[in-house]
Amino acid sequence: MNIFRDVKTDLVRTIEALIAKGTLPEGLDLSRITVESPRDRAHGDMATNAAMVLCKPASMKPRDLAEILAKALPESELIDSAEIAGPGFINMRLKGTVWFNVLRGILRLDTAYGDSDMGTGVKVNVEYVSANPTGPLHIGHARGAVVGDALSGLLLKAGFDVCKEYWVNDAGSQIDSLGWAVYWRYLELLDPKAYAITDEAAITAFTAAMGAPDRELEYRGEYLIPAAEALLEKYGESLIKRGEGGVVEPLPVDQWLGQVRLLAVEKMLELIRADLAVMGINQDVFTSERDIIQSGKVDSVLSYLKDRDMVYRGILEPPKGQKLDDWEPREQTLFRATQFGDDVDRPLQKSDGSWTYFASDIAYHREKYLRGFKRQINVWGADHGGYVKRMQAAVQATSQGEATLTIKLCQMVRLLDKGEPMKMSKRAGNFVTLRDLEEAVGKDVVRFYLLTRKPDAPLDFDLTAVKEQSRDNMVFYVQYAHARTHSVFRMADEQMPGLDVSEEALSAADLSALSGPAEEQLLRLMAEWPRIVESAAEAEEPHRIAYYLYDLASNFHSWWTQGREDTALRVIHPDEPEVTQARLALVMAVRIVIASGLSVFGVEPRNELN
RNA sequence: GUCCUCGUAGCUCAGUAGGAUAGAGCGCAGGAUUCCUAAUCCUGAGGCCACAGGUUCGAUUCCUGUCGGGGACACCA
Repeated sequence: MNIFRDVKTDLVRTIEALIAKGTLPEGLDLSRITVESPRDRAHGDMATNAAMVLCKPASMKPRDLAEILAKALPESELIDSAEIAGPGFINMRLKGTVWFNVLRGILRLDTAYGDSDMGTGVKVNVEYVSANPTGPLHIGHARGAVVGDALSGLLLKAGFDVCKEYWVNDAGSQIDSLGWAVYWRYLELLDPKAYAITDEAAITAFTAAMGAPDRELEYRGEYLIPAAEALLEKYGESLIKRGEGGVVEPLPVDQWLGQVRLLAVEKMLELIRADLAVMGINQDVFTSERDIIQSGKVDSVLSYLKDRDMVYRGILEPPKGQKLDDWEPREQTLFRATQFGDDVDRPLQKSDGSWTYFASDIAYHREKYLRGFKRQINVWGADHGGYVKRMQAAVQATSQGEATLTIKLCQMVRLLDKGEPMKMSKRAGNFVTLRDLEEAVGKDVVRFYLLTRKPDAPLDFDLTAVKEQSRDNMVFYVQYAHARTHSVFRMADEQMPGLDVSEEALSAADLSALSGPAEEQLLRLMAEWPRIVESAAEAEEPHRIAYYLYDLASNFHSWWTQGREDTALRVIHPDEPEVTQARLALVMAVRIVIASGLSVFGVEPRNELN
């Protein structure tokens, strides 16, 4: 149900009838016609630009054309009257019953109201989070996680066939680092004195003895201990040897790193999935980079590219604007990214012959294309901005231009408390985790708040402010409106026990009690909901939903408060059950639309606040 | 140096698949509470939509350039 679409259909039908009669010429392009609510209420219920869009091909003056249309329109089902304004806008008034039918439609559809079929049959892949499996998720991951999830929810509501996906980078050098760190923790478990995590000298001696003097222990958080314990449980002491007097001694690297890496990644992924679950995020597919490489998909995508002459051996220029002391010319396998709009060609192999991350990423994206996803969306942190063009180039190159990749870059979140920035250091292991954040303010607050700004603008997350119960906190304000709808029903039940408030009764009520300006305003706004869903989905911008809900909440609070000043405007009138039912129908519709919107965000509507 | 991104009220930000008089919150100045949740609402002041060109019936929105803030720039992911 989408009233804007209905009116446009009406309008188009009218124009077609005029063409058939010969009043208007044939061959007009009707696709640019829009129907929307005018900014100023006094202009009527809906406005269209039809006359202005069509005047040129029809070779008429806009106002003349508008006059013809305005005269013909009132014959339609929905439109009551039409008049011309400004340069050629046609302002239309709808029949009074139209809005009431919208309201009944909302009650009938419940939270399915706003569902669209714009995406029917279109497969979309949304990849988000994709954090390295080296530790728990922290606040830096939170925004991408929430934005990706809400975007998926939005596309789902718009009817798309959505696959939510996580790309697991379990093959790079960061996984080696993880392996080293977990192995150290394992040694620590066996001999806490000799292998203390705080003992820098011992760590240095250890890495030197292992033949990796440059190696540092990059990861030191306590979250590694359970992984080390799992290692101990699975392998016992088989990854070390006992020296004289039972002294714990490490084995050579090649005798433990492989096993440690594997188990460590498994444990870290468990951790991450649990973190995501706490935030209400459950992705459909986790694709492993190791699997992609081991199954030969990188090799095959490389020969695909070679066959099309998109790969060559060459030497890159040194990057400008940034001093690199250790830069030296190197011959590498390069992808011709410049053919697809990138700034330079990009390396696919490291100097030791192993694949770069980019190479496996190409294979992965081609894999998604082969699974049928011609529309792919990735949600990344803004620090990956330099990676966008090459990835899009690669997707284009490996799908004959059939697949499109759009990338949503999320800017930084600054964590504050009472306006003061909070310091954190990942290295020391005391960064703020996603779980900390959830425990501090709750999943729904985190989710909603991170969606109150467009992702490409930086965002301040103030632990105190997000819990504040005032109008400048969108999360609270919207939830309050929803809770208020419940409170009205509770009150109605107290004051008018036995009043039938079933959907049937509310729909059947005489809705003429809802013809005041504030009620009309609310109905109009709610009629826009399906449009909002479609335009937000089209733009891939979930934050628009937040602003819409805020607007709706504002109108609802305002309408509700009228009853304080004029008791005739209250919802509940014990001696007038018909009026009460009509107004309760409106309250119910507001509740439904808010709940429908919050469900896109994966946020639970609150029935009361305390 | 190149690329990306942002620039809208004192502050924090919406809006723009091109549309009529550009919106909200905070802050500021006032007002509403024996009453369905005042955790709210109402009124007011506050703007060359960074700047300059271009496209058109029409540009805050699209294009080009300038200025300013942020980010990214081999063999890390």
